[in-house]
Amino acid sequence: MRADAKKNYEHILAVANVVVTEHGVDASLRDIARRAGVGLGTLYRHFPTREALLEAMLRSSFDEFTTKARELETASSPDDALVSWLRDVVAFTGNYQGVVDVMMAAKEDPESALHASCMTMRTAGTQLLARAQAEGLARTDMDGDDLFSLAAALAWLSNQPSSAPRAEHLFSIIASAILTNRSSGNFRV
Amino acid sequence: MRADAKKNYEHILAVANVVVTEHGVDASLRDIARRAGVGLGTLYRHFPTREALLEAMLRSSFDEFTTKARELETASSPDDALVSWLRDVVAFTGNYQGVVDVMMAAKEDPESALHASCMTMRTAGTQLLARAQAEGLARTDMDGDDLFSLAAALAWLSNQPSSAPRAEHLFSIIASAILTNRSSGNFRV
DNA sequence: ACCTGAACACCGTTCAAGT
DNA sequence: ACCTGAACACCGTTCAAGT
Repeated sequence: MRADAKKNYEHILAVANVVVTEHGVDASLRDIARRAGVGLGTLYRHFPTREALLEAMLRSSFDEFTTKARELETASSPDDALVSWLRDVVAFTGNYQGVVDVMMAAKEDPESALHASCMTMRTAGTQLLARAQAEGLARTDMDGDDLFSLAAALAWLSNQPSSAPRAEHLFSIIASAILTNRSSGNFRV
Repeated sequence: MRADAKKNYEHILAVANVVVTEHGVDASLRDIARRAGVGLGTLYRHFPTREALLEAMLRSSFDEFTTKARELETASSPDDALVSWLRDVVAFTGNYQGVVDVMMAAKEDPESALHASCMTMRTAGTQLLARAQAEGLARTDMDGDDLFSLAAALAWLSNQPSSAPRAEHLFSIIASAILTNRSSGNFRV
């Protein structure tokens, strides 16, 4: 990649992060190009679809969640590992308005630029869930896809102004449904 | 209302129902007017906002849910009443793509044409919840707003192609979190 | 009273023309 | 190789002009 192209690429990404954080996942691409001081065609050249842009924006964070899951697998008890990982994922995803809708769609669409990220997240979550299930700490009638769905629902809720204030509480309600060990009450980490 | 105006009003509503069912809540208003054979200004005259149109479309169904809740209060056990009402509400809302996002926003906005509908739904749900709580059948650390949020999350999930196939199961997971009586397992009605 | 559609300011997406 | 911006087909919303 030519030096000027690379500079454009990086700058678009930085601006996109700001604009998407402000206006959510449906932010105007024209606006992003404008604020990046770049032609609209340049944005499209580097990121042929909106999802390609989001993917470039979010990939590193998703990777961190994968390594975090591996760490938790040896550092924490199975139930704490699962719940604390879930809490972090939900909190992060809840930061970008509407990203969870895009992820849910991308999960079903192998052509989506975000599909791979969905799969790695699902894999990481599935492993934490399986470990908790093996020790009798999580209900066995759910799989990694169910976990993904519940996490997405919680992220969606924490995106809604009307439920955001109670997001913590709603999280603990759903966490209590996933975990088998009812005696520990709320699950704060 | 003049006879021709009333005819337009009804026809727009009927067409809107079809188009919104097809394309979801963000369907093109221009398209609705076009398919109704009516000028765009006429649609705006009868329904000044998109939410006014949705409200007119959905009001009667919401009213039915309110009377249904009252019936269940005497006809069923508190836990069955709560769960079966919830299931119906979730199933209905899940029929209109994106409507649950609009409802969540409308709940916080007293100016929204859908605000009153949200409130009546919340009231109906709150009463069923309170009755179950009073008999020790539902967890007491949640209120009507939490119930509304969980129902919305379930409707959102049943709207997503990736989770829709498991919607029933996800419903039963969350229902099990709301109910205290763990021994009854899945809650089919 | 009520209806119509042009007008305006925005989109996403593509692509010929430039360097 | 890469960048630009005009062009096209769509929106939502408003409002002067018609009946």
